[in-house]
Amino acid sequence: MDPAMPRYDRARDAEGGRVDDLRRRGKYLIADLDTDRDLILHLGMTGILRWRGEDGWDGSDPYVRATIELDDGSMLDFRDVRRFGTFVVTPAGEHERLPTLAALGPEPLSGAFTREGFHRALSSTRQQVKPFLLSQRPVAGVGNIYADEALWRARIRPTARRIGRERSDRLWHAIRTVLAESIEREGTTFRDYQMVNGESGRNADFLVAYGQGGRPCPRCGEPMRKGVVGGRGTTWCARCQR
DNA sequence: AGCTTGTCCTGACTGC
DNA sequence: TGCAGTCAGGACAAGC
Repeated sequence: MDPAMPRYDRARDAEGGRVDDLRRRGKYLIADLDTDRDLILHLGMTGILRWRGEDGWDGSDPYVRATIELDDGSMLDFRDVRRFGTFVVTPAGEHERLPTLAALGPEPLSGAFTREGFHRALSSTRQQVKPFLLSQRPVAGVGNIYADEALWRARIRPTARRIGRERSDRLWHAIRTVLAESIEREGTTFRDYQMVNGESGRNADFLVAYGQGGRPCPRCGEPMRKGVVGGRGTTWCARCQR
């Protein structure tokens, strides 16, 4: 760790710890350390984990914020250009008490994400549907790209505040489809995202909403509209998303 | 209490 | 060509 980077200071508390178990919850990576601590990592927008393998990456890069040594002696670098990523270290087993993780919705591709529960969540707020999705409360892991894609697929306007059961079920299904397809294609590389081996995800070529402002809607031909919803760039079809 | 707006951060892009 | 200004957004803080 570079001590001159206060944003990542907490990672110091993980030094010397060995990873016993590693899992994912929403956009968070959670490692159980043998030093009776949990290490929670969020990649933020531009964060990636990059392995020093045989593909030319050697970790010499001004944006490497932390490095993890693996059992076989190889190195895993955390590269984060815009410093939106975060490290948090808690006592063992207490990561669930972090406010964000405690309020995190169910895993979208698990049985815990039900149509009923999702509809109940959507009915519990008068927020616009897109910012509500981005809050991670109704379901975990949906960011700006997949929110636009799922709302397009479900034919729901991002600014809608009241979602009936039929539309809620459509959105439930759209979220699962959009995420499953992107995972199948190993993620969306718009600019920064890379896998540990430096390769790009292949989902960007399949986006129909995010970043497609001005292009014809693949469903109805209307030019896709670009605007701001909840302070975030948003693209949708004003004709077939109601 | 619930919702909305502002902030962080830095490279890429736009326009003069 | 150079440079200022703007944009991108995940999560959280602050404000209404």
